[in-house]
Amino acid sequence: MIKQINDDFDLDKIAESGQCFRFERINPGEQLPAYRIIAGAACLYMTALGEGAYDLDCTAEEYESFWSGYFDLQADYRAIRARIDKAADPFLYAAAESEQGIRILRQDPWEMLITFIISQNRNIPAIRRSVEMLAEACGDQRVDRRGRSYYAFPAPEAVAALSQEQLKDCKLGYRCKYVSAAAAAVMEGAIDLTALKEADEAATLKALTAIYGVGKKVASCISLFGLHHVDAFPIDVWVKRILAQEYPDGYPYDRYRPYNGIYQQYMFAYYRHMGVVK
DNA sequence: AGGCAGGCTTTTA
DNA sequence: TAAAAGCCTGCC
Repeated sequence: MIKQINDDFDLDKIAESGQCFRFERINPGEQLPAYRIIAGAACLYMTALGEGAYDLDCTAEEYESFWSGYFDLQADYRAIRARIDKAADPFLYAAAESEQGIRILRQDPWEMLITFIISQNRNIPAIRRSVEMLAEACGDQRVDRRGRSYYAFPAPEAVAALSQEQLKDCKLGYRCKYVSAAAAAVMEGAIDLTALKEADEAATLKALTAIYGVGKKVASCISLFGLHHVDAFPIDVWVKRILAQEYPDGYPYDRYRPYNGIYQQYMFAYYRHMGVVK
């Protein structure tokens, strides 16, 4: 089906933003991007046709019930960018202009929990490999609309059932025990991720950091990317540099509520693209 | 209480 | 060899 998207939307920027790790560009080098996107148990081929038009190989029902929400298409990112005052905050303004097209996907909280535990102390290619290996190890094998097989992101029970040896084979290193503990916590009901969607940020971070292997940074990523708390503000090594170099007198969180997480994504991507040193 | 050093698997540049 | 969207433990 063909869909027209008139708000900010850039597949390449979303794929490289570091919030999703199962986007595969199937036409590298070409001007208009085409992607194979795996999310949860679903797989979508999405091709840019230009002028904001996209071809999605799903049914209208699948689009309405899942993909439209997944891409957060009911939100107005242009309006969110327009809140930035160029004179008051030239850095954030430049970042948002340059990185316009990023959106905060509505991904599954369980998938984000495991994915961001895996992400700690690793670069993006390594994260992608491990997520893929974990899906292969215990996710359901399926066939997409082009006849290619893929693996759904596994359920908590499937991950909890893996031995440390099997997790080690996914190259999870010292994170193996964290992944097991998180799967057990979800399976046993020690944590209710769905309920956290409605919780306030302090309670959310408290509940998430109670999971073995989840610190403040990973909890913030789960909150932002998995619970769609778009005010959550993950502080990693890059954001630390941004705050130190661009906002030595403090960052104006209050001014940017309730979208701090969206602005964080613009700044994060901008700094990475700038290749800032030190 | 809150801060800091050291260690941890593996990959990437 | 250092760094990578860090966290845990032990110590002060």
